[in-house]
Amino acid sequence: MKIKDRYQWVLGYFSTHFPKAETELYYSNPFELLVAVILSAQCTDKRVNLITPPLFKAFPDAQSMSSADFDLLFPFIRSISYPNNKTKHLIGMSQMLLTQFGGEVPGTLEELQQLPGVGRKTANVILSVIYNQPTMAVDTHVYRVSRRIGLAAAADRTPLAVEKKLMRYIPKELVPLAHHWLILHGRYVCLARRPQCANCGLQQGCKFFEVNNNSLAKV
DNA sequence: ATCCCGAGGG
DNA sequence: CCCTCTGGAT
Repeated sequence: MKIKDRYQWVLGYFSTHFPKAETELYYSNPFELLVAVILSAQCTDKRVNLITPPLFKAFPDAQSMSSADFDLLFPFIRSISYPNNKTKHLIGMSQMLLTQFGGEVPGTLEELQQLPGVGRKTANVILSVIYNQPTMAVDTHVYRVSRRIGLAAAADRTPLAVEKKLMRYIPKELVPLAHHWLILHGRYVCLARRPQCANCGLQQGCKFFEVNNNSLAKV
């Protein structure tokens, strides 16, 4: 199957399996989403959603979070991965929002990546969800799933390489949906350790299924 | 033992 | 390129 046809087939499959594709992170404004995405590094959305409601109640905006004492903010972050780094990043990020960006979440990749704790992936999520731009944030799910089902090649060894490949072949208007489709498929079907191939309609041409056909067919 | 919507530093 | 940060679920 040609690469273009493969994309069309996969996107068509996703569109019928994930009708409502949106972020599962809890947030109610751009600042809260930025905080939530920073916290989501190497951590499940479900556990981020456990700590953000009390966090947002105690520190509702950049103003209050920028002046937060580390030891006062840390307990809210403590139960997820990298609490020290993330506490530091949230305070520094809030301070830079006030000093550099007028207290608003900026809307370009370059500006967002200047913020402490914000890399390319987090910046792309903000651009997509808040600013409605067709960006593809490549997280662990997008990276793994794209390579397994042949949207990216084995030679695409970095998240950036996968991002470029996806952006080349996915129609602009479908990019935001495709982003969430890949995440949902990775989270609930194409799991890293124990992919649910029996419940997947994308076995044909899947590199992972090809290699692990025997052991996984019985699951 | 491995993974989770990674980022920063060397 | 590498390494470190780091808690909870599976």
